[in-house]
Amino acid sequence: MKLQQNSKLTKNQGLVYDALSKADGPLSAYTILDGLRDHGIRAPLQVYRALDKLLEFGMVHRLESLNSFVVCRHPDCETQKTMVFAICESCENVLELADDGLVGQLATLADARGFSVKTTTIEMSGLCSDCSAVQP
Amino acid sequence: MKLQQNSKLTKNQGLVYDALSKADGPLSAYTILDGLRDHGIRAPLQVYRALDKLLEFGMVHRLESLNSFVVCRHPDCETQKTMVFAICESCENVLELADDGLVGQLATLADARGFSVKTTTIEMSGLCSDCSAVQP
DNA sequence: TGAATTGCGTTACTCTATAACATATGTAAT
DNA sequence: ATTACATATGTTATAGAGTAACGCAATTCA
Repeated sequence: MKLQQNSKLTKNQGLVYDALSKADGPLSAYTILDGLRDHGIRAPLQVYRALDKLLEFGMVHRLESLNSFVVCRHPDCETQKTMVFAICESCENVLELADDGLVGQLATLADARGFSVKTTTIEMSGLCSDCSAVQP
Repeated sequence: MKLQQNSKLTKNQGLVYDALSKADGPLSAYTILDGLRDHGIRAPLQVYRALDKLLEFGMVHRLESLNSFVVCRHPDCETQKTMVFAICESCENVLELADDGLVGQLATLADARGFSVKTTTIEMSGLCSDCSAVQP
């Protein structure tokens, strides 16, 4: 839960983080917005600004391929610069896998071409175990 | 260049492919649209439909983290299900790296959790060799 | 030559994200 | 406390990315 950081969140940051925490999958900024209208959130920017901070804190990840966001379910994300996401295209659940070895190999592959890596995005789409049992 | 497929392209598909080929980096659909207004392309859908086909043919890749598109510079992309992109955040040039080993490892990592992978997106952001020489 | 598929053109619309500007709130030093 | 500074907030308007739905044209291909 990363409570040490959670306690320092501002009102809007806390609202957005809680909304993402309660969701069982990724949420778009506008879905979050709709869910928080009763709490005084009225404009997209209020959500995006909170998300920017939460991303900076490492408490939330952005899924580029879905234009949406998930809370970090990984225990020590600060030390992990890169996550691997497995996104089920049937139920939209997201597995968050960490693998530093893989990230190191990617960096090596890039270094061989003189490219210095800052951030890495790895997103896999497919079927989670539950859904692949149903839809073979 | 993948001429065998190029020769089969329809008018709009050819226009979009040529526009991407001439660019030295990724283009958004709307940038392509603006560049093709003189050629009879007037609506976003005309571009998006062409892009869909080109993606299907494996002649174009989509960069999720930039919402934009590049031509495939890799010789035999049909046999490569997954590309690794290194995107320079300074000059916007894109290196296209192929590594089946890495993709296999990712699939193994996912399989261990019962997830069956269909597509994989790997995008690295950083500085290319030219730009990292200038901005240390 | 007709039927089926694929592509084209257009209008309107939804979803995603940011710019610009004014106000408020917290924080730290004097 | 009071000033000064950084950070967060609220609001309006707008830009950028992508799709739905409709009708028509062109191309296969039987």
